[in-house]
Amino acid sequence: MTENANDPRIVRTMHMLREALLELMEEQGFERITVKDITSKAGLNRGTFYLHYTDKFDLLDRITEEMMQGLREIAQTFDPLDLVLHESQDTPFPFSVRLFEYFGEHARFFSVMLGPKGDPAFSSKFKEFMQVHLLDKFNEFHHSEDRVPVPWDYLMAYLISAHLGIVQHWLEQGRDHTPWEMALMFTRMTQLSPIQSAGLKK
Amino acid sequence: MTENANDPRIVRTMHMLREALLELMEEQGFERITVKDITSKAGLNRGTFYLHYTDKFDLLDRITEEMMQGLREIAQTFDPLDLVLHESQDTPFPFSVRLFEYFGEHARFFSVMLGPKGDPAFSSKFKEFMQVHLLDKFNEFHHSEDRVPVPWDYLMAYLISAHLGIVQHWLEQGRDHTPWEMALMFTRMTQLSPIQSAGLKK
DNA sequence: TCCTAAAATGAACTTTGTGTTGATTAATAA
DNA sequence: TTATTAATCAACACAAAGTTCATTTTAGGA
Repeated sequence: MTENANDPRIVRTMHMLREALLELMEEQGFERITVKDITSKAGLNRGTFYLHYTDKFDLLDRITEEMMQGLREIAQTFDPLDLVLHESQDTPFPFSVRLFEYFGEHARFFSVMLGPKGDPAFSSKFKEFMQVHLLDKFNEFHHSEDRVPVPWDYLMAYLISAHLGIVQHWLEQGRDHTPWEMALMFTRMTQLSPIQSAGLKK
Repeated sequence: MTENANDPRIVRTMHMLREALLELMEEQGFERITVKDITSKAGLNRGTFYLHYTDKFDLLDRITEEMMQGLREIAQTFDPLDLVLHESQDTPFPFSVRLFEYFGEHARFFSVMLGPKGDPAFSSKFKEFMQVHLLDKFNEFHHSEDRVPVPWDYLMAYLISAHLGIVQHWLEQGRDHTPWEMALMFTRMTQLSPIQSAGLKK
């Protein structure tokens, strides 16, 4: 591969290849895409692809890693203390708002990758991210009392998957709400039971 | 393709191909698998594969369709009235128990397909199944009052994804609880808020 | 402006997997 | 035992993957 110089030719080429891959994934899913497809959509020589990536998996991995890095940087600004401040007020965590803004900025990527044409390994990665950066910070509250209605690990799986589902639905719907509104939904659903969220019970 | 005779040779061959595909998916994911891999793992001639399936997608589709058919048959036994009977008693819906039993019987398939090496299109299919066969039956309760804490469609996405997450976690853990216990978790989590489920609040 | 390093191109080539065909062998069921 | 048909085997054309190398183009410093 290349030593990641800041040669504008390299930057431009890699950018075109990434864009081409994302467009093709939207059209036909990752599976059916060939390197030939990618380079011809990007208007580049097929050989050029191999100057930068070993194969289409490698290309996808690099894009993914970049996105995860962005998420990690946002996660660093997360302060569990926020939860205390916003607990009983009906306002979203500023941190959640920032996350949704990021999803919105990279909607093309996330909506493909988390959708039915995407990569389930990415969903796994994303769930692990939420577990490590967010939920694990609440372990202090969890004193394994044995007399708990639902085992801790199952509650985590439930919450993480539920929140992922919200993000997926938002992206599928073409982001029909603002990041602020979405983050508020997060907060409410965590504090209410599903039946209360539906407005069937106070 | 073949007229689906009950010739034992055909039955055996198709079974071996299906088993080989699942094993390979566990190892390397669907994407990297070739027809050559499948037949050589099954100990069959490559040409034999094409006597029964057009390509690896066809093979996966057939397996999937069979499993979805099984789910649909269970769904037919679902009676919303059960919910009323079991509402305030701390017991699982018999219907949910049956679902978990089915997942357990076909654990290899579901744990691969719903896992990180699986097919995201299958997760979508499964979510749609839950939506159509289960949640849509509660639309009667939903009189779009506008003053609801969370929009109906987002609540559905939340619940479906959350339940899928529970199933995934159960399969990943090697089914460390009985179907009865799992179904009970379902029931409780639907009735309690996440904070209550954690035992942090009554 | 010219010169040099290196990125992109184009063409040729080997390898690997796909999907098909036709002749042969083996298993099944009557 | 025999007729049927599934499975095997070898050969084929084809498409895409990767690799190689000579040539052209581009970027940026002297």
